[in-house]
Amino acid sequence: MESDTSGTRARLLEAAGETFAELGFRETTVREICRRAGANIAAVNYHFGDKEKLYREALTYAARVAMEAHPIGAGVRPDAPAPDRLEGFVRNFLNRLLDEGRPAWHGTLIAREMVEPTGALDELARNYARPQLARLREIVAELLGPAASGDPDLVRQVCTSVVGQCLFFKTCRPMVERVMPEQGYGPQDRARLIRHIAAFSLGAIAELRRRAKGAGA
Amino acid sequence: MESDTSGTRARLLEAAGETFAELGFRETTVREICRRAGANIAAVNYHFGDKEKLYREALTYAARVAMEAHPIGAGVRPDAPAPDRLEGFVRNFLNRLLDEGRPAWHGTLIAREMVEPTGALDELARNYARPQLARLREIVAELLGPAASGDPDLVRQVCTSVVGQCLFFKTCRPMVERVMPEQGYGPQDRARLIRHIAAFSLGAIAELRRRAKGAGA
DNA sequence: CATCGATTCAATCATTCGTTTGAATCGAGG
DNA sequence: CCTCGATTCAAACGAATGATTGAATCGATG
Repeated sequence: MESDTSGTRARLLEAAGETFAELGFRETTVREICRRAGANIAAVNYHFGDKEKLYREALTYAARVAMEAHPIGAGVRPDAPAPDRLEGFVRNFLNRLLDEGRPAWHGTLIAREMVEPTGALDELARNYARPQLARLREIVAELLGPAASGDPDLVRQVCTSVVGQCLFFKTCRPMVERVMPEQGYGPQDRARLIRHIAAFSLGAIAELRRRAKGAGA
Repeated sequence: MESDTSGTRARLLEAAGETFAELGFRETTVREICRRAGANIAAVNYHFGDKEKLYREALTYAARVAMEAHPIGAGVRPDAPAPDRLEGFVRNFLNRLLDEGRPAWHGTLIAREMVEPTGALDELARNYARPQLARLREIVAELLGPAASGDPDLVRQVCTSVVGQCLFFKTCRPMVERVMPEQGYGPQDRARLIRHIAAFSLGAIAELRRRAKGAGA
């Protein structure tokens, strides 16, 4: 019963996520949300209490849907070689961020909250970012092998390099389109992007491993 | 005379940049800016016309100061080896973004505009991002050597990898602090970060070059 | 049909914000 | 001292917004 949506409530959640993603929290008005949802202005307060509670619900809903659409480890067997698991991670991560499927606004909403936290970020960190980082840490640690034990910070730094490459295309898309108009965002472009980020990162990791072995010997 | 500031005008520009960086455009009120500047509410309209014109001036001012504090190619001789020039690029780029010196808000303001463009982004792309990208492209092309000619998109993709690694720490700082509390933002942390990003990227490029040679032979 | 809780609706309130206005003040030049 | 343009100031305006209210409507139950 807790996820029971009265129809209006569900439409409000959809309209809210879409509008918040498009305009940001402050710029979005409850009137616009209700207009898109075909609901009365008072519906927000009746179903969610106030604008901020609606925003929080939309955000966690977005994170949940994105994770259900592209679960951690999806498309790769758990016992696959580490390089394949890394490419799988990049693929799922980018798909979660860039997907423009039915609820198209999930990635944007989450990216926006990361840059401009509103208090709902803590829950997002706990239930959304932390599990993904844990998965990536495990893959990177295996890839680095002995090099990982020599430098306790290395795994984390490599993780930031991988995640940073992915997030760039989401958070800086307006700038990318202006400065690199030749960079597309279609399906083939995304597939190419995934291959590049995986290859780039795997190459770097291989080199780090090589150097650590040379230095540690 | 064009940069003549009447005292009040200069204080408004500072206060505006600080407040816009802290709260974003919409959340920032003209009243708060004037309060911090010790100016009357009408001062914004008198000196800048309206709130948006003030924002645009603060943004371009921020970009100019950041570029003056850390010019392109600063700290590296023009004829230095390409790896040194890459590390110099990363250093200057990160310093521009993360500097918390006197006008502490420049990086934040620019990062915010990249994620959430307001119409002032076009000028920022032209006068701020484009020159930096041109510099990076040149360095990366030299590092890739023959591998660059085999794939016309490779230089751009590598550039996004380098820039993405840097920007991550700025745009996603709130999330980083929650999910990786062990990641610091002090001077030594930044120096370490610069070394890592440069080493990671140089390792990846070396590997890409190796593979291209193997495939192209 | 009558009842009652859940939901929807139009109308409005109180607040906040960007902007404007017209008078007051300042400061240099005659 | 007077003048005049530039600047500052207190006050207020009009528009937009989040929230609230109380009546109307709906839908299941007896």
